[in-house]
Amino acid sequence: MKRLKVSNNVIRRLPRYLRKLDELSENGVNRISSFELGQQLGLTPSQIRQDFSCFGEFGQQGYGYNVPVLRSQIAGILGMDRGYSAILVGVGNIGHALMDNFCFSDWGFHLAAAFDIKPSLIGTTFGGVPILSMEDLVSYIQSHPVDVAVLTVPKDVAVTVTKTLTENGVEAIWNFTNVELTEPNSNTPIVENIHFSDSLLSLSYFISERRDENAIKAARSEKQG
Amino acid sequence: MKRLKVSNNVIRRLPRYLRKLDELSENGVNRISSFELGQQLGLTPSQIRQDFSCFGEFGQQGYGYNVPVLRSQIAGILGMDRGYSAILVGVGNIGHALMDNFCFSDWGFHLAAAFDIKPSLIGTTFGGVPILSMEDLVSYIQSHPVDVAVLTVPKDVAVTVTKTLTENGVEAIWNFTNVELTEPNSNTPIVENIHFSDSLLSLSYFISERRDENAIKAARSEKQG
DNA sequence: TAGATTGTTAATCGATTAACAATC
DNA sequence: TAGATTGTTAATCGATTAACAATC
Repeated sequence: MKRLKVSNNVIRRLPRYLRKLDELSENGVNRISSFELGQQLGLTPSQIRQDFSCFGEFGQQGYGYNVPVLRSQIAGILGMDRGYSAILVGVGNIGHALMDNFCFSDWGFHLAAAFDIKPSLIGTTFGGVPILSMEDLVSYIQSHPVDVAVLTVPKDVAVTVTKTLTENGVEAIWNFTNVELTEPNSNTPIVENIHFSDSLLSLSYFISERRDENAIKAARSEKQG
Repeated sequence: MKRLKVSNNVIRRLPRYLRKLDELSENGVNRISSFELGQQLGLTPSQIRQDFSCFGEFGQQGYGYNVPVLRSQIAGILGMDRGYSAILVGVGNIGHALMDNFCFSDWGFHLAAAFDIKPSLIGTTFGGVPILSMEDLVSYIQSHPVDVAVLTVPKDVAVTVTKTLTENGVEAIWNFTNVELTEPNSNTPIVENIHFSDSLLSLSYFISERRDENAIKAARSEKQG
């Protein structure tokens, strides 16, 4: 598989392709052209073919793409078949919701354990995942393979916990705290953020933009009428 | 305020600026240059000045930017002072977590009510927000101002519920379901997605990329040594 | 005043789109 | 075979960066 500086934009589109291909599979669609795929995703056929060409040749002239084949290729590119294992740190509301509801295995991950300080949680199990004491975090990491830590701790301990994780060899962090973790320090982990507030504020912007546009239009037509 | 086709990239950076400015304020920093801000955010000073210039002139030559002033300008651009009201539909794990934990008012929103079908939930309150029956959803929307619906329902009803919301005048949807809602239909609402799986898969990609690079390096140095 | 830093115009870089030969 | 559609090269478009006059 080629791996030559693929742009962030391309990478962010890959999960969307995967999702669409799964949907097509469910609907019994076995074959699709870049044109049709573009229609359904709001992208140009050119862009889709360019995106795929970063990684190889998955189609066939005159035919298009075989849906299951393309799906499995993209899954492979995303690393879904690598069996990464994860731990979750901080079993608050969001942590709990993820443990109960989010199907890590659907995306190739194994959520092996969770950690919290609350005594009443320690020793219990959510969604089949055991909750251990934060005191055992370091020893756990050192004795088990941990590729990703899901960070769902309170804001004020986010940086400290990240430091502990990183220093003990955790390479990647899925960050649900509203804290910017990627300070350009020494051995920076890979950080992927879920910033709820950033998302909501973008939405707020788009609503405001649309309202302002409408207000302008209304004012204009009032003048005319 | 200017509003001339601001690119998506710029809009997505605004919440980050806001977050950083809040942090600076907390640390008692009252003044900052685009150079210093760039350092702290990993952006070029040029880009920061370009971004701001989409909306007006917020700085002062030879001085830089006044932190509280810039903060309030960006808050205004994002629409944080517009008092948008929201409802939440689907009080499952994620819905519950948002109601309990996510401070809507911090971002200028008012979460007024939540809706679910589960009888044991109806009539109760989470985080001060009353839970009403789904049967009352339409009448509620028609008799109250609802700018945004937070969509935290199960996957299979996401499209139906969205249709109901849109048809009754809800303009914007904050979508937590793993479903692509923006089909190029008629009166499309504004949709902002939180796709957990997309995010995790991107992370998966980045880990895989790094591992592959390291493997290549290792193989290379083995050959040499 | 001199130094600093803005806002903005111009230059560069990268990403998207268009075009087309290759080929199933 | 003829039609369809790929993978890829070239053209276009947009976003980022650099440069600099304006000015606090």
